[in-house]
Amino acid sequence: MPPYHHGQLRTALLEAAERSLRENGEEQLSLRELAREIGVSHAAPRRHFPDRQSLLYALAETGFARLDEQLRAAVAAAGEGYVPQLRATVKAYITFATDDAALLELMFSSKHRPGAEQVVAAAEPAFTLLYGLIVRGQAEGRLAAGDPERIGLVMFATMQGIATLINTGLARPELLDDLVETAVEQFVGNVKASSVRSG
Amino acid sequence: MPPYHHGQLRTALLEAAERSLRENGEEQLSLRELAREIGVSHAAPRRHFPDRQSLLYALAETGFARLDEQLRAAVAAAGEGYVPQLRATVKAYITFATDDAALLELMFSSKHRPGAEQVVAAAEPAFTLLYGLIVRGQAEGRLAAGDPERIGLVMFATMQGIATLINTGLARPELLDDLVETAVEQFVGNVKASSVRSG
DNA sequence: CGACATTGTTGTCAGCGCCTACATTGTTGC
DNA sequence: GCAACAATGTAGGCGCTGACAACAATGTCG
Repeated sequence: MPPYHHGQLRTALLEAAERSLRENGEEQLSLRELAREIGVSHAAPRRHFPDRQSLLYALAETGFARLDEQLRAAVAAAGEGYVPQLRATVKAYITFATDDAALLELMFSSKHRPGAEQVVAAAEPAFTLLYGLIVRGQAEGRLAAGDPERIGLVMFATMQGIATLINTGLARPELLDDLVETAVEQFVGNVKASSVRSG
Repeated sequence: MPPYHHGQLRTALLEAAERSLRENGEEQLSLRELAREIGVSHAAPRRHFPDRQSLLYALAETGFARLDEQLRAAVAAAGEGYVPQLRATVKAYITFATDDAALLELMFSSKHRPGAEQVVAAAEPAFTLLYGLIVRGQAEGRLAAGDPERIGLVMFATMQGIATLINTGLARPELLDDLVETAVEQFVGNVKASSVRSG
């Protein structure tokens, strides 16, 4: 007979929720269903997440943290050169976005809801990383000059869009590397062609 | 006293649904709520849409038709030159995507579900238009050479991503023109700079 | 005009999120 | 060591939803 108190219910809920999100998407995620899987009563989750949305917020936060980790790991593994780092970052982002499509969607839809300051804060490290990459690229003459926000947004949009295309089946997953390469060439293609591929 | 038969219930449902989608998003759209607004019983919609999903499919279909219309109108209004037409298309796509964000999301999420052949078919004209624009751009030397599918996907991804950024609040709507211009320059920036802006 | 398909209505079901009341367990101050 | 209290679980219920079945009104056509 299981003990009255689960003890790790919050963690168990987050894990089950992340799996459910990956397998069935946000719409299908049900607090009562999670409770059944874990073996607690239907109202138990309420002690840890006052409503469904707050569980989703928590998922979004941990999602941003993991995204940041994976981006930094990719940069670290790519060596010193700018273009390899850029390529690795783009690929890591899109890989995250396609492996955890529903989570990423949730991360962004959560981020701009009123009262989601925690989520916004959790998103910052990853954004800071990307922003830094733009600024450095411009400083080194690899990227087009101009407002880093504007350049960065378009780069970011391209990454996000490629992920969306793969997720919606418009692009086959095997195309990932090709699309990343095309995108990177587009980013660095505006500056003089010499040495673009060397760095 | 209203007549027993509404007479235009299907149309009325689609209109109310599109408005509800725009105002409150897909999640909030309720068949019973639509029925109440229109003034029929809660089960009446079932005669026209056997379940909720089939209504969403119908919305997605008309959405693709309207997207195609608006893209063609934009191209027609842009004159003969390639770059102006490209710019107009990109802007028209993003404008549609931001004016009807929830609808666009629905259009794409519907498109890749099993059994959505009607939606896929409805999407074709708009995609054909975009594809033709790529091929023509390459033929005229305005765009980078290479597999049109690959080039087109990245372009399309960029558009889609910009729309997502604006919709999620990551980019302010006032930036639209700037972002479109940055994106277009990125597309045509890979070929020799001469005459890029003249077309 | 009568058979039949179409398009409505009413009633019911299970599942959901959210809420309240209550039970059990862990913790802390006397 | 135990009483008070906070934390965390259970049980039950509310109103909402989508889906379904049985029935009623209406339009259509032989």
